[in-house]
Amino acid sequence: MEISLPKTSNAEAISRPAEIHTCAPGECLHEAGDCGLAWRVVSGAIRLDSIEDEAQASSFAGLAIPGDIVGAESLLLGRCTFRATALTLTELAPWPGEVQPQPWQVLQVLAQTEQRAAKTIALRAGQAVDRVRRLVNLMVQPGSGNLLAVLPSLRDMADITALTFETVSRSLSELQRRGLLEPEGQRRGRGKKTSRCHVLAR
Amino acid sequence: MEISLPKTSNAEAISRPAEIHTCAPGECLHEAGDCGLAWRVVSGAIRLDSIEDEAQASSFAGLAIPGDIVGAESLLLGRCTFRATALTLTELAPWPGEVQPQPWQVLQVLAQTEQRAAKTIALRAGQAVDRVRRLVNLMVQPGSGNLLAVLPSLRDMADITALTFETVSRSLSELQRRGLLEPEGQRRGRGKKTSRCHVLAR
DNA sequence: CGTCTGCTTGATGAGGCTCAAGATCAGTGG
DNA sequence: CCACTGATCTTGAGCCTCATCAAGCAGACG
Repeated sequence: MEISLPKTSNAEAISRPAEIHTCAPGECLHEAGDCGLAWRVVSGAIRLDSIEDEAQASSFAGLAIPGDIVGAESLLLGRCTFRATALTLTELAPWPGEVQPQPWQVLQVLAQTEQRAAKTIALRAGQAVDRVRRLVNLMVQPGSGNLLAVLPSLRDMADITALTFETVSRSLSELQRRGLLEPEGQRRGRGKKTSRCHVLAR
Repeated sequence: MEISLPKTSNAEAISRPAEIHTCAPGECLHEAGDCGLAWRVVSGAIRLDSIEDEAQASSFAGLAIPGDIVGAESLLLGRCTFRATALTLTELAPWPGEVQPQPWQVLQVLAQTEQRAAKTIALRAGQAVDRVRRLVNLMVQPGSGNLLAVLPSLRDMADITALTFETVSRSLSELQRRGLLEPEGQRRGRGKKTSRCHVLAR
């Protein structure tokens, strides 16, 4: 049971391009503890990390894809709980439009957040190939009729699925071998990279 | 950074014992799709499951421990998204006290939910013994000075940690062998069981 | 060009899954 | 009162998936 955002929200944000914030892959939207703002993911994907130890050790804490809200807790606490990093090229719109969100709006975000958390938890169970497949399906661009998925780096996918990046690489090759995935373009090279692929079967 | 609930909330609920609802281990608070209410966990623990397929296949979707809210989405959607089942003997108080929750209250629940989701996600990474140890630490009764933990059944712990119940059993034995855990009472027998153990070192 | 970063692939071993047998305890019915 | 059933937990043996270590490749950048 997916939560459908009111149809005005996306269109409204897109009609105010000046307020759209863009994050490149690997770019940090805000650190944990920052006095940040809340954003709605318009396109792309964001990973959240919690800083546990004093030794700056961080661990994957959550995923945000189009429609999700990032940093809503800063409206209450004044600071962000997690570090937010862009997994792919990501567009963000400020949230909420008004100064104070309405209760039903926050409830909606809460419902969506629980749904996303459930999916994220599910990404860490089962065989490696299945986990990667489910993650790739999550990364499919909404509205792309031909099911184009923009994939994060192997390390990010490994953190999300609780696998190693070698296993993720092998899983992607396996999916390709099975004819479920068709890569588009290259992924190698220096700097934070994302790759694209066509999902041939969900 | 833990979210501390306002100190009135717990005391308020406990001072209205007539409204406290109790769930035995294994008991279902509400099914997915039910027209349920929202509850705050006072003591014990709740597991959430999402029903994915039409074949009634369900998968672990989340955890709620004292202080967390279960079923808040029903205030918006009218029905519950997940099935909620008690892992141990659980006390629940209706939420919110008033008819309509205030925005800051929902934001607080949202922040707490994100925190819990991050912890739950972390329970599915790392070596088996560490996962089980972290789960046991989560199950420690708040306020119990001697760190008494009430553990769910092996199957529930296996679902939560994405291990098998055999591996969970072996991990608990290993923790006991290392002197980190001291069991209290028996766990075998018919029906839904919970066991108690003393956590000797966090 | 060298370096750096990220991706691919191989070899090897260990950790956890699977299957299996037995133990323990609570109900149930005779 | 006791055998039986049903449910959970424990432990063992063997195998398989995946982590680990390693080497090499491809592209970006100075």
